[in-house]
Amino acid sequence: MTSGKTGGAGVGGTGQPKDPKAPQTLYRKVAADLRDAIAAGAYGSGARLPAEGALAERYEVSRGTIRQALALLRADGLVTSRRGTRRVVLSDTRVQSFAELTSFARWARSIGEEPGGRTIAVVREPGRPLECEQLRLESEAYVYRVLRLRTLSGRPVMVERAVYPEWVGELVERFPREADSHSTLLEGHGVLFTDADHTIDLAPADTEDAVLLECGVGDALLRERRRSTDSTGTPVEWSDDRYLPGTVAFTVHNSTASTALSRRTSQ
Amino acid sequence: MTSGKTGGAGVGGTGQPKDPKAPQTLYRKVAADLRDAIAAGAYGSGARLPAEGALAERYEVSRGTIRQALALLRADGLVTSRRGTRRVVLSDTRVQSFAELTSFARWARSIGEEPGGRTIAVVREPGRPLECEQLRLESEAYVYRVLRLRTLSGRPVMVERAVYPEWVGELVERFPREADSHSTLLEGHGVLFTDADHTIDLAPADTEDAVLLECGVGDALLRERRRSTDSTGTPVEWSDDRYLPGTVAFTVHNSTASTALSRRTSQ
DNA sequence: GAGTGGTCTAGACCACCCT
DNA sequence: GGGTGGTCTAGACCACTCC
Repeated sequence: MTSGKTGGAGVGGTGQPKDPKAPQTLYRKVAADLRDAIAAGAYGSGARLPAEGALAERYEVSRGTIRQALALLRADGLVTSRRGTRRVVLSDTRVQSFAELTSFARWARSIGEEPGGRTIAVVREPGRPLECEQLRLESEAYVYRVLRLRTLSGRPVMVERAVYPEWVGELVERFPREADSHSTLLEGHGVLFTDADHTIDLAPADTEDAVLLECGVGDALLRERRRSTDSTGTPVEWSDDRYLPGTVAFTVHNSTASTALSRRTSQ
Repeated sequence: MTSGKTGGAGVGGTGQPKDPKAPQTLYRKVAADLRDAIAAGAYGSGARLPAEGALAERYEVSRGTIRQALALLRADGLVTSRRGTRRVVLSDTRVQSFAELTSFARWARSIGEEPGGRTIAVVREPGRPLECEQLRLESEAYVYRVLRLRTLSGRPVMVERAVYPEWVGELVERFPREADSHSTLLEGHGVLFTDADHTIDLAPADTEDAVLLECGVGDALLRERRRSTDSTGTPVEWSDDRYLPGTVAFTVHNSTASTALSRRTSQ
C-alpha cells in the first residue's frame, strides 16, 4: 500500500516469495502489495480492508483487476468476502507458494532449515498397476523408481519414493546422488510442475523405512502421496513420502468459495 | 451440456451435491452442467473442452460468465488452464462440497455410510491459551468444551474434541446426546460455517482416546485440527479430531493458480 | 437509504500454442 | 497466422448489510 502508482517499481515487495515463472501482471502486483500491507500490520487480524472502489482509485486500475487480486487473497484464506460488507482480514500468516510446497528443499530453506537429499537407489522396471494408473501410462510400461532420504540440518526426516515416466526418469537418473532439489534441476530441463494432488494419511514403517529413519518397524509415519502434473495435464511424478512423527504437519484452507480439500476412506 | 438455454430448468443436474445456501447464479449452473457432462463421460480424462467462445455461444452467456464457471472447475482440479490451448480434463472424480467436508455426518452419508455421534461430555470452563487464541477470545474467556465419539455404521472411528465460544456453546449444550450432525443443527440456528483452516498430523492416543476408540494408549492416530469461521470471519469452532488409522485419508488439490495447502513443522 | 460486494455484459489487446 | 486463454477496462444492475 506504499505507492499505489501502478507504473511504480515499489509494488510487490518482499513478503510473499515469487513463484518462478509467475508472470508479473497488474493484479498479481496489487495482491502482493496488499499481502505485504497485511503482513506489515497495516490491517491487523479482524480489520476491514478498503472498499473495492477505493482500492481501484488508489492503484489506478479497474474494479475488475482489484477483484482478481482480492480473489488471490481469498483463496489463501487471508480475507473474507461477503456481499454488503467490506472484506475482513482473517489472518496475517504468511502463505507458502506452490513451489515451496512441491519442493522439499525450497520449503526447508523458506523456514530457515538446511535441506539435504541422498539418493539411495534408482531402478528402471515395469510399473505396478497403481503407478501406471497414476502416471496415466499403459499397464506394464517402464518407469523409473527413485528412493531418497531427506534430511533437515542433517537429521533424517522423510523417506521419498518417487516414480517417474521414462522421459522424466532418464533426466533424474543423471542427477548427482547428493542433489538437494530434484525439482529445481527438473525445471532447468524445462519440466515444470503446475498442479498436484495430495493424499495424506498414516502408514506403518516397513523395514526399509525403519533403517533409513532410525525408527522401529511398524511405527506409524505421516504419509503424503502426491501426483504432480505439468501445465499440459501430463502426469510427471507420483511419490510416496513418509515423515517421522513430530516433524511436519500439513495445513489447508478452504471455504464455500473454494473446496480444495476432501476426506476419503482409506483405500 | 443437455440444453444450453440459460432459462431452461434442465441445467445443474445431479452430479455435484448442492451446498445449502449456495445462490443459483448463471455461472454456477454452467459449472454444474459441465461437471455433469464430465462425470457422464462426455469429456473423458485427457479430453479437451470446447473453447470459451464456443461455450459462451452454447449457453448464451458472455465469455466472462463462462470463465467464472471454468474457474470453479479449475479450483476443483478437474481441468487445466493454459494460454494458447483448450482446457484439458484432468480427472472425472467427484469432488466434495464444503458442507460435506465440514460435517462428518454429511460426509458419511455421501459415501453411503451411516454416521453416528454420541456426546460424552459437555463442560463450560475458562479456555486454554491456544483455544482462546484460535477462537479470537480474550484469554481466560469461558468456552464450551464438547467431547464426542463418532461412528460409521456403529463402528467407532473418531474422537472429536470441539471448543466453542459461549454464544455457540449455549446452543450446542442443548442438542440431544445422540444427534448425528451438530453442524446441521447449528445451521438451523443461523450459524453457518463458510471458511475453515485444517492442520493434519499424527498424535498418540491418550487414555481417553484409547478407551473410546478401543485401541492402545500411545497408538498413533491421524489428527485433524480445524478452526471454522462464519461469513463475518468470526471463529465459531475449534476442534481436535482423531481418527483410527486406516479409516480415512485427506486429499488436497492445488496448483500454481491456487495454493490452499502448506507444509509446516509440527508445533 | 447509502455503501458494498456479487454477478453479468461487451469489447479490446496480448501472449502463447500449434500447424 | 489462426485459434485460444489471460488480462484489463467500463459500465450496469442487484442483493445484502448496516445505520
